[in-house]
Amino acid sequence: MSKQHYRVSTYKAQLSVGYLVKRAHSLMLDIMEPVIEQRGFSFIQYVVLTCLNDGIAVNPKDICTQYRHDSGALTRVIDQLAERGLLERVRRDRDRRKVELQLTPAGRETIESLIPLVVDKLNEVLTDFSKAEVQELLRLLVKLNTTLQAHIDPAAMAAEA
Amino acid sequence: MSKQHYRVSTYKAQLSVGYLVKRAHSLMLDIMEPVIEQRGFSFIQYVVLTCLNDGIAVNPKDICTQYRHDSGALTRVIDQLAERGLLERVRRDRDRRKVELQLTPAGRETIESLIPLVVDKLNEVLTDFSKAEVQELLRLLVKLNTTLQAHIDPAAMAAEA
DNA sequence: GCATAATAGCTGCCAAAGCAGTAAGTGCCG
DNA sequence: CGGCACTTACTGCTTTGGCAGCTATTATGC
Repeated sequence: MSKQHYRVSTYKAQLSVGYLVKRAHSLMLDIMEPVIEQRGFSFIQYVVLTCLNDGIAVNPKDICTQYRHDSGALTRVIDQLAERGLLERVRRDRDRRKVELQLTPAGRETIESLIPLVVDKLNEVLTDFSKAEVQELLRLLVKLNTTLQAHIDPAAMAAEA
Repeated sequence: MSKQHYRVSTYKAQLSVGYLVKRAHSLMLDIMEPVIEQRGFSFIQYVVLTCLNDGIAVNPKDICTQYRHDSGALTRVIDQLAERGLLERVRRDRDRRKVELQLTPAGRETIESLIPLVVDKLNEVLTDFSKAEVQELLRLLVKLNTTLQAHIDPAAMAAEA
C-alpha cells in the first residue's frame, strides 16, 4: 500500500523529511528567538500571545494541541504572562473545567508590537524564494502536518471531517 | 530588498513557515520515537548512529553542526553508546583535539536493523504524497535550510562555497 | 439518576537540552 | 620561538520540557 519514496539500500538521513524539518525548525528558532528576546520575551511567551491574538485558541488546551506544547509547561508560561499583566484567566460558567485566556490591552499592545518584527524577519530570510515557492512549501507542509496528525490520532481527524 | 511574502495586516501564525516546520518536526518525532524506542534506543541515540553509518560525521563536532545538537548533551549520548559497546572513541594523531567515532560491528548491526523500521514508517506516512510532491518538498526544505544557515553564519557558508 | 469514563488545568518530579567555563591542542602572526 | 586567538571535547549548573498523578468538572452508559 505505501509507496517507496525511500529505500533501505539508498537511505541517507540527510534527505529524510524528518531530518530536514528538524533542522529547519532549529535554524528558524535560532533566527527568531533573538528577535523576540531583545524585547524581553521568551519565544514560547510570544507563541502564546500570538495564539490568543489570532483567535486560534482561547483555552490552554487549544494552545497545547495547536502548538504541540506540554500542558504542564504551558501552565507556567501562562503564569508568567498573567503576572506581567498581559493576559487574564477567566472561568466561564459554560464549562467550568475550562479557562478562557483573555489578552489585556497591554497584552494586545505587546503582541502587536512583536508581529512586525517577526514578519520582517520572515520576509528577510525568504528573500531568495519566489512567491510560488513559498506557496508550494506552505501547501506541502500543511499537507504533511495533516497527514502526520492523521497517523497519530485517526479518530480525532475523522471527527473533524 | 526583501519580498513581501507576509504582511503585518494579514499575518496569521498558522501559515508561518516557522510554525509549520515546528509542528511537522514535533509530529514526526511522535511517530518515529516509539519505533526506535521499542528496540531500546532513544531517538537521539539513533541519530548519532545514523550519522556515523552514513559517514556524514566522524567527530562529535560534526554531529553537533549537522544535527544542531548541544555539544555537552552529545557527549553524554556518546557515553551511553560507548558503554553499550556500539561505538568507540579514537584519538587520532592528526589533530589530537578531535575524537574519531567508530562504529563497532555491534553498532553497525544495530543501526542496520533500525534503518528498515524508519524507512518503512517514512514510506507509510508519505503514502498520500506523489513522488513529485516529495521531491519538491525535499528540494524546498534543503533550500530553506541553506538559506537560514546562511543568515545565521554567512562566513561559514561563504567559506564552503 | 448514578456510576464510570473522559476532559481541563494544575503540581511535583525527573530527564534532557542549553549554557558557561575548563583543559588540551592547533594555527597564526609578529 | 613565543604569545594569542581559536577549536574540540568535556564537565558542572541551570532551565525547560515531558510525564505521572491529582482535583474539579462534564459527558456517557446502564
